[in-house]
Amino acid sequence: MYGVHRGTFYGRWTPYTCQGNDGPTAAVRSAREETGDIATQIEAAAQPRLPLSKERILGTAVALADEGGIDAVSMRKIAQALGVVPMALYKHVRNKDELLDGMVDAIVGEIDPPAVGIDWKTTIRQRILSARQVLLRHPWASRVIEARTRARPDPTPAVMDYMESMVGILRAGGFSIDLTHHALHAMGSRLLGFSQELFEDSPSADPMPDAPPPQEMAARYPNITELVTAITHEQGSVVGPGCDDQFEFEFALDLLLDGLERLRTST
Amino acid sequence: MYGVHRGTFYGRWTPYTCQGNDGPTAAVRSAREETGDIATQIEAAAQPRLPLSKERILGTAVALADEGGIDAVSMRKIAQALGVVPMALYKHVRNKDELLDGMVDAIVGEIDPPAVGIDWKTTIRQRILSARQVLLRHPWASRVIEARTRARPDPTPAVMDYMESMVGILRAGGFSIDLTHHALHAMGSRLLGFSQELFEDSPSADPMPDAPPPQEMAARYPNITELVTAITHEQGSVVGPGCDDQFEFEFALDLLLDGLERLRTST
DNA sequence: ACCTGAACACCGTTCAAGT
DNA sequence: ACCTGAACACCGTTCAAGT
Repeated sequence: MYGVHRGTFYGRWTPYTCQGNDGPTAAVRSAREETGDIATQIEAAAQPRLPLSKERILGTAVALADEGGIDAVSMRKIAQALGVVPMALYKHVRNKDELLDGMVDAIVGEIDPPAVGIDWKTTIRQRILSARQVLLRHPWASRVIEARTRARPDPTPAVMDYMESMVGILRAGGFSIDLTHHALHAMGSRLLGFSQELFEDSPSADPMPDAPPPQEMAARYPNITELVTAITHEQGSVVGPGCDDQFEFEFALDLLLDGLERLRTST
Repeated sequence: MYGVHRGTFYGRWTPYTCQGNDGPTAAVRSAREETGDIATQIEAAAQPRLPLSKERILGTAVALADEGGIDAVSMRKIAQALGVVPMALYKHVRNKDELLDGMVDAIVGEIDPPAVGIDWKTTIRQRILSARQVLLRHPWASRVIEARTRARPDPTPAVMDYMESMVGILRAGGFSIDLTHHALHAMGSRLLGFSQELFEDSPSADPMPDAPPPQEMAARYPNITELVTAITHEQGSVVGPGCDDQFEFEFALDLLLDGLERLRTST
């Protein structure tokens, strides 16, 4: 089960994990201000009164990623934003992998705690949708989580807490151990609020200069063209917004939850 | 719908896409031999009789990724394996992004074509399981597909062919356009054979040196511990193989397919 | 006209020199 | 003992020099 049964899930426990669930952490908030504009950066460089800490480093890293994507996060750039020499970071973070781990944990810590006294399905549903909102605020995070997962099997501490809570909800809701196990696998990455779409739905500004003409597309891809045409017309505008991602996410989520509920009551 | 309704899906059409479905492509096979051992590499460097081509470059890149992961793929290393100066690659590939696109298309081209004359569910099921086998042979591919998806919305040509075929199967199976649309979203990345597991199940050789003692784990994560214990005992050995990934994948896939079948017949 | 070596602007991390 | 600048081994890509 997720590789945790071989003792490989004993993640290192680090203090920065214990953070509230009231939105962005203090470290992230202060770092946003720090990297918010160039004047502040220069000031920070001139007067590094605050002592460096793992929390400040992680906050700056998250802010950089939120603003410029994960490629904007490098040891050198974090150091620059903090007005510090790159090597200074290595006193608080072993290497870049540990930095990414810390960033993931800070994000996962933002997910709302589970509701209490409600049926399992509503509780799980709300929590997953909360996780989705958090990851929509930090679009880089799901890719970091996924890359980290492949590199090292032991989940980070905050992810462990999250999973523990999810398993508890299912067990309390009457799921057998086996069905709980299968349920976790079935929901997969949706547990953390992201479903990997094969194609991005973002509004691409560039209209694809070397695109084949529509007739050729319709001939080559008749079924896709039909689908695209129907959805475009349904929304009443040719350049309207794309799919309702929220609806599609909930559609798939409910398909799974309803199926699990059926299996739960059938045994 | 996957962003394709805004005309952004007119992927560039390149000749290397048109490949059979009989396993690894010729380019990949020959490149495997080329990079197979050092002697061959040196020989290739000494006698570059074969002219450089996009196919040879892609084949070498795929072989390098299969052997050493995606980090082993760099313009410089590909050139070295081909006995060529790095800049020579840029005559056949615009940049590294285009190279990755080509690698993805070569892999997707390996997926079995759909069976004919069978019900929609079996056909879709078989095809997705075939895609899964392909991606298990090339563990780097799903991550590249996902990263590419976020960077640019238009799918690569081979992916477009695959999607067109999938949509056709659903439509022929009696799905309405709307339900076809939702079905594609619901299956998400499973369509291409990978479900993003939150935790990797690979046998990690290192036993986590700084792991907390089991009692502490059991106290902190009682539900997870119960799950892990049950699954370990179920398999009868403490260090036995992990979860049955194939089973879990099919469990989730069937949950979705059964749910879709119910929706299909209910309208 | 073509090919390619050097160079540019990065990166994470090591290591020894300076305080 | 601590901090840090230079250096190392990479990377993708530009560009001008050489043929």
